[in-house]
Formats: sequence, C-alpha cells, structure tokens
Amino acid sequence: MNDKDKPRKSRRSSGAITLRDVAKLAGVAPITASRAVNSPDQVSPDVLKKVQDAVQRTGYVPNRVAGGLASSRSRLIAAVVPSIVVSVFVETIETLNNTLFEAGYQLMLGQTGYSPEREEALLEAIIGRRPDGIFLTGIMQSSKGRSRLLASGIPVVETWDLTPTPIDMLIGFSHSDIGREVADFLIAKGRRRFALVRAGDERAMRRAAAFQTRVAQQGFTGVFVDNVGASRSLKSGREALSRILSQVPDVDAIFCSSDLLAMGVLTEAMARGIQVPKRLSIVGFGDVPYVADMMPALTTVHINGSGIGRQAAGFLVDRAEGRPVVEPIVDVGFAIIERDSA
Amino acid sequence: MNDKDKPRKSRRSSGAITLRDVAKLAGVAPITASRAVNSPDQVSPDVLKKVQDAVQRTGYVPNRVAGGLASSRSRLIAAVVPSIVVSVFVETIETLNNTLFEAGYQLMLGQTGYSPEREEALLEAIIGRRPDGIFLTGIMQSSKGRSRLLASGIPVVETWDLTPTPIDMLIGFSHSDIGREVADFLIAKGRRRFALVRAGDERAMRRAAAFQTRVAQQGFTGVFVDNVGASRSLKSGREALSRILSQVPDVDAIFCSSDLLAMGVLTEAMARGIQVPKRLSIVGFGDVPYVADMMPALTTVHINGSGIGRQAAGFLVDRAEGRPVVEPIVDVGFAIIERDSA
DNA sequence: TTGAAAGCGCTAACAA
DNA sequence: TTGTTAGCGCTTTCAA
Repeated sequence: MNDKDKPRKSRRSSGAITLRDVAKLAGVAPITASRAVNSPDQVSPDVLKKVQDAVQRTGYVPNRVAGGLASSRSRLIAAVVPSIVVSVFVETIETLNNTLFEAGYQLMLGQTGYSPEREEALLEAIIGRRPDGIFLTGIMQSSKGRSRLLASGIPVVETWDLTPTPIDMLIGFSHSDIGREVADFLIAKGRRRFALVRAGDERAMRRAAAFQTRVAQQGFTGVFVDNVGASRSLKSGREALSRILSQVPDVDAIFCSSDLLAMGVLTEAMARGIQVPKRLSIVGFGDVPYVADMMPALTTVHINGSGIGRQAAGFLVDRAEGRPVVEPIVDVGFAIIERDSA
Repeated sequence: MNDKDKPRKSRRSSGAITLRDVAKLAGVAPITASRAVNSPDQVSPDVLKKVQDAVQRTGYVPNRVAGGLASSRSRLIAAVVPSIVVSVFVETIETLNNTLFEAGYQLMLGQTGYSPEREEALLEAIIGRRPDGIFLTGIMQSSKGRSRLLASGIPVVETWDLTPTPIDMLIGFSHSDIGREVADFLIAKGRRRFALVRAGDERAMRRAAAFQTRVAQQGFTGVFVDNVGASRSLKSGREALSRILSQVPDVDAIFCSSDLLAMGVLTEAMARGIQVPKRLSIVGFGDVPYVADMMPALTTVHINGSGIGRQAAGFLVDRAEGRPVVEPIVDVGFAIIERDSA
C-alpha cells in the first residue's frame, strides 16, 4: 500500500464521506463507484453490490454541488416571485416545486417584493448559482435584466402574462382581455356605475386600463379608480369601499385586482348593509381556493395557477435535459367564474 | 506569450466567462481577481479598478457553485415545509427568505406534503446540496431523519414546536399549552358543549388532545372531534360543522386547527342562521392576516410566524458564519386573540 | 465493463 | 498586497 492510498485527510477537506471513500471501501476506482451510484446498469452486478454495501455502511450522500460543477448541470431551478404571501402565486409555486421534485430537481425561491432593485440583485444571485432553468413571474421588464438572462444562456420561462417578445419560453394570459371581458360581463349584468380597486403593480394596472377603456367605449361614465398601492390586504379592500362610496355613492359594480381585496370590499359592503349583488356587484381576481365556498361566493377571474406551475416545470426540465420544447409559448387563458357576488 | 496563456477553451468548459478570463483581462492572477470581487479592501485601489473594469466589460458573474465547492460554504439554506398553500407557514417562509437574502443567502424550498416518504427523499436531496443550514417546520420525528441530519453536520433549526431533545436549534411554542389555554378560555366564557375540527397532522392532534384533556378535567361532557384529515379547506370547515351539528346539536364552542377551517365553520354557521358568538363560539389557529378584518372578526391563536422566520434566519446565518448562537432554544409562545367569534 | 487522467471554476494555504 | 500551488468532490474524456 503506497502513500497515496492512505486515508490522509487534507486540511481543507470538509470531513464528509466522499465518493473516494466509498470507492476505496468497495475496492474500485472512484469513477466506477460514481457509475454504480448514478447509472447502476452500466456496472456489473458484483461491483454494484460492493458499492451499494459501501454506501450503506458509510452513509454516503453524493455531493451534488461537486457533481454539478463537474457536469455543469445543477439540477436546480430558480423561481422569482413578487411575494408568496400574495396568495395568487402560491399554488403555482407549490405545483412547480412538487413537479420539479418528482423530476429530481430542487427549487430555489426568490422574492422581489415588487421592487426592481431587489429583482436585479436577485437575478445576479440566481445566475451565480448556475441553475438549469429560471421561472419568472411576469415578464422581465428591465432591459438590463433581459440581457443578463439572455447572456447567461439559462433556459427561462416567463409566466402570468403575454408578450410578443419573450426572452425564451412563455406561459401566460392576457391581462387586457381580462379587463375588457370583466367590463363586458358587468355591463351585460346591467351595471352602469363602475369602480376599480387595484394594487400598484403593472399587471393590475393593465387589467384596470383595459376595463376603463371598455367602459368608456360602451358609453358609460368614467370609472372611479381606487389605488391601494402595495397594501393588498382585506383591510385595504374595506377601506377602499369606504372611499369609493364617499366619491361615487351610486356605484353598482367594482372590479378588484385580487380576491383578497374583493373580500375586503364584500366585507365592508356587508358591514354597511349594502346588498351584494343586488345593489353592488363585486368581481375578484385569482380564484383563490376558498372564495368559492364563502358566503356569498365570490365571482372572480379564474387562473389555472397550478397548471402554469406544472407546465413551466415540464418546459424547464425538458430544456435542462436537452429535449426541445416544441410549443414554448402558450396562452393558458382565464375564465370568469360567475358565483353570487356579481 | 506561451501556450498556457492562450485562450484555449477546453471541450469541457461551459463557455461562460470565468474568473480566469477576468484576471487575464485585468492582468492579475485569478486569486487577486477573486479578492477584488469578494473582499475589495484586501486589494490595492489600482488592482481593484482594473478588475472591476474587466468584470464590467465581460459581464462576469461569479460561479457560486464552484466557489461553494472550494470553500465548503454554499450560502444556501434549505427550508422544509409541509406545504406553502397552508397559509399559516407562508409568512414564516417569506420572512425567512427575505432575511436570508439580505444576508447574502439563497433559500431552497422543499415541501413534504405531510408525507414521511417525501420528507425522507427531500432530506436526501437537501443534504446532497450541502446547504449551510436547514430550516425545519416542526420537529423531525423520524429517527432515521434525525441521525442523517446529525451525521451531516449541517446546522439545523427546528420550529413551530417544542421538544426536550432538539437536533440542534429550536424556535417554537407548546401545542399542548395552546389546547389547554383555549379550553380554559372557552370555559371561562361559559361554554359547556365542545367540539374540535382538526386536520390529521401531529401538531393539530396534540392541540386537540390537550384541549380534550382539559375539558374532561374541568368536568364537562366529552368533546366531539371531527377529523378533516388532509383537506384543510374552507369547505371542509363548512362540512365539519354540518356533521357536528347532526351529532351534537347543542354544541356551543368549536376550536379549529386552522383559521381556514374556522372560517368554514363560521361561514356554515352564518348560512344556517346560527348566531356567532351568541349561540356558538369559534376559535381558529394561526391568525392569518385577513381574519382580523373579517366580519365577524375571528378569535384565534396568534403565532408570530414572521418572527420565527426572522429569528431562524439569524440563527442559521450566525452558525454558517461561525458565530455561536448563545440561546439556541427559544419558546416564542402564542397569544389567544379575542375578537368577535368567541 | 473498468479505469487513469484531466479538468469543472473557484478559494484555502502558504510563500514572497 | 500579490501570487503559486493544490485542492474542493465529482464527472468527462479517452483508453484499455
């Protein structure tokens, strides 16, 4: 036994069991142990058994970061979300995460808090990790961000929106169409005096703008817009209705930029004895699970968040494993779900 | 210029800009470039500028996985959560993630879906990534899991519960105390006929058991328990109340294992014209943001989820950076928030 | 089927 | 302050 076979631990070693240790114990070369662990059918049954025994005995857990560096495949996917407390994104992330996990990938989660500066820092941190794919909530607006992403060569899927110029793949729906169709829906219900309660993000503004345009096109009075900014709580919804009522006492339809805001408006309406939907129609956005079973049940815009997550995971994994994605741009649409509140 | 200075790209290279490229452009050694990037004050202003220019010109983004391998510090923290659609955990994860990000760490998210098999697979995947720390929701029950974690040497913080034998660090509260105190609270309100609506997870069962014990101790009739299993929706809450009413028509107090279930019970009560809290008291668990502003506002058990996330992030970062955590076991307690529903 | 050699891109350790 | 050397733990490449 010569010197280099001695179990001399360099001062730098992390001390954990490595493939080397396993290989030595099994009496094979490291690369053979690697094959036994990663592609068992490339190895003789005899070797396989010896290696598996060694793994068992040592409690060896492969170091995926070393593997990732060597193979330039991290099996890591990054997701960028504005916030997970904004419940409309939660189902998407949950399904994305679960689908990825089943395919052997881990999810790295980053939140921008709707802040461009944070988004930029996040992007840098993400690219530095060399994930095999990046999931983006929304379209990357900043051109700096777009070019970084492009330069990184990492597969990207933008979601929750549509654009003629995606960075790479795209799974979304049209926010303008939603605004327009909700306006039509409410007009068809005989409503005449409209208001919007919306958060300050770009997509909510786009839905709102399309709604206003449509209402104007159809010849109705201007739409009162209440902007709650960053406070997307039920409470802001309640306060918003108070403000609206003081400005537009005869309001008879309100479209909110989220279900939670809609719940707030609904709650305040009930507190004031305003009958919903008789005197006031309320429409939400997102179709978060519980709004279907509330009383009254909320009329809202349904987005298949879970479907977006699943599909995005599929796209990203396909690309990570070298399979082309044949239709990388998909419009998943939306549906106005008519319940009791409108 | 000799051979090894030529920009010969090996067949294996990922093709991206590396520190080598930057160093060459700046006319310094790679390690000097590394220092300029990572600890700018260890380097002369002149070198710093040259390197920064080179970084700018090339669009270099450091490869953190290579860095992590070399330094055995991944700057990655893993979090294990039952599910993020279970809203009570969302705030914790959000705060954990944000706090970590500010300290320069990324979060890897894993969901067990309350399944032990998945938890085991997840643990393996996580340890393989060699994160600098692991955040666990709840106590690691499986002894196999515990020993794996212990063997990995990775700092661990268990949360949302208390145990005399934590793996490492612990930030939690007593579920038995909650069950007991809610029982006392309801008894003090003059309630006499109790029911529980609970999900099938271990912590909910512990709260329920303590509640039952206390009620029995105080000499009241047995508590009717409705187990909704894995369906934690508002709808299950509604259905639970229907079942309870058919078994215990004179029920006057219900403690639910989550706010969402409580909202369901509340909704069903309103649908049936049962006056809350006059005829029926309802108590939730979690104090999810919006329940304070509902009508009636929900009486519930407040947990400082955000605080747990922040504190856990602090512990994990301290340990990752070699700072000892002086009081690594903390009971954050809870508070019964009395609102309108009880 | 198995193995030796040579990296992946970075940083620790030591030296100048 | 800067550089040289030698890895981190794995996998690709090429050869046997």
